[in-house]
Amino acid sequence: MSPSSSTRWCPTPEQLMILEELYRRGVRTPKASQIQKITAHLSYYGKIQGKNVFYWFQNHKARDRQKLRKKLISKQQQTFDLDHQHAHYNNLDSHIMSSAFHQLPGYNSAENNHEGVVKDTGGHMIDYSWTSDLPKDCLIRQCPHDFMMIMDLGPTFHCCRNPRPLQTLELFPIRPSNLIDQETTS
Amino acid sequence: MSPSSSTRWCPTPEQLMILEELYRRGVRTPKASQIQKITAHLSYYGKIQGKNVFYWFQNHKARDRQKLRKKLISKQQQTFDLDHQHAHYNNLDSHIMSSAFHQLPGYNSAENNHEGVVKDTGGHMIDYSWTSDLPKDCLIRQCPHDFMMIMDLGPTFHCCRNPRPLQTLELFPIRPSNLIDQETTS
DNA sequence: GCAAATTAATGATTTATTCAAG
DNA sequence: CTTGAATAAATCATTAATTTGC
Repeated sequence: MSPSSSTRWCPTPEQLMILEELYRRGVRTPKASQIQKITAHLSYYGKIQGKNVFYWFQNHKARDRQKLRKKLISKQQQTFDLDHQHAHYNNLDSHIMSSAFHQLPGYNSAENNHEGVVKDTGGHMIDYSWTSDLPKDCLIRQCPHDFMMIMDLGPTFHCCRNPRPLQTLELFPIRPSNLIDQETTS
Repeated sequence: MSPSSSTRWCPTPEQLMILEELYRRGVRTPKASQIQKITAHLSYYGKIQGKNVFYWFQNHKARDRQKLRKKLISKQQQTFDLDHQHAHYNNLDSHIMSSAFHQLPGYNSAENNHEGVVKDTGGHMIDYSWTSDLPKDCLIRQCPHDFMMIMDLGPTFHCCRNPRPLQTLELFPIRPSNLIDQETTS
């Protein structure tokens, strides 16, 4: 098969790390311009499209919320169990309740307040200065999909780690060595 | 205000009629290329963007289904009322139940089988020959948003009812000038 | 050890719900 | 009160982990 036969985007470790960092910093529903920037920068590490970034945040946000929901539920369940000595009902099968969980803690974690450079687990430096326009606490409703309208100048791809200077913001040279799997079960 | 200050698309009667006709003919979730065509053609009757078409079908489909749901419910309700003489509960306030209504009749109504030209209420003729590739009964999964990725060459507007020939396809040469951020409140 | 078979993660799409302009 | 627009939830589908039988 041709090398470009993969149907879905497969994020590189670097891309993933950056996305997660952004998320950690509070990015939840980036708007057009932000997605443009993010995409452009991530494209340095591999083939990527705007919609990938868009979907990633959608999914990550949703699944984070879902995780919190479950946690809450199982916590309630625990209490319930303690109260009633019912050891059943543990294996809750997701999407049980739908609303009433919208104001959960754990978002807008704008801790991690380094100045614009963050050290990853491997000790490498990443310039995040280009993320200056993070949503403060954006209550304003913002065009969501419109980025799709105006951007996506084709699958932005500059070949992973090629000598292109990437002058826009200079994301530093990451080494792929230490980038694997720093999220799970930490 | 500038003439282009209206925030949301206001479909002209002609546009609406065409959209409805398409819907009646079975178009439910047009894909990129279809939306391109539709938009191009509707732009003949007024300012319009691809996303407008996209949203219109989304909403129309959803609300049609909703209507059917209500109808069903009220029908059931009627039965219920007949059985129990409860005359309340009539003014169902939407979104009451969420699932279990997914296989309702009333879609894919490919009746209305005129040949390619339809007369509107005012007696005008509309050429629908360009809609040849309607989804037969498309079971194939089709990229939904990707149209956003590739199209929307700016608010397609050719001014209502101008002498432009409107030949069926040929989307004109894209100029990069159309790709610059024409969203924000200009 | 290693592939076929299962399962878990997660990218991508669709549907439902909500917001707000007119 | 209708409906365009936007967001969130649910669902589908493919890739990666993993288990399992040989």
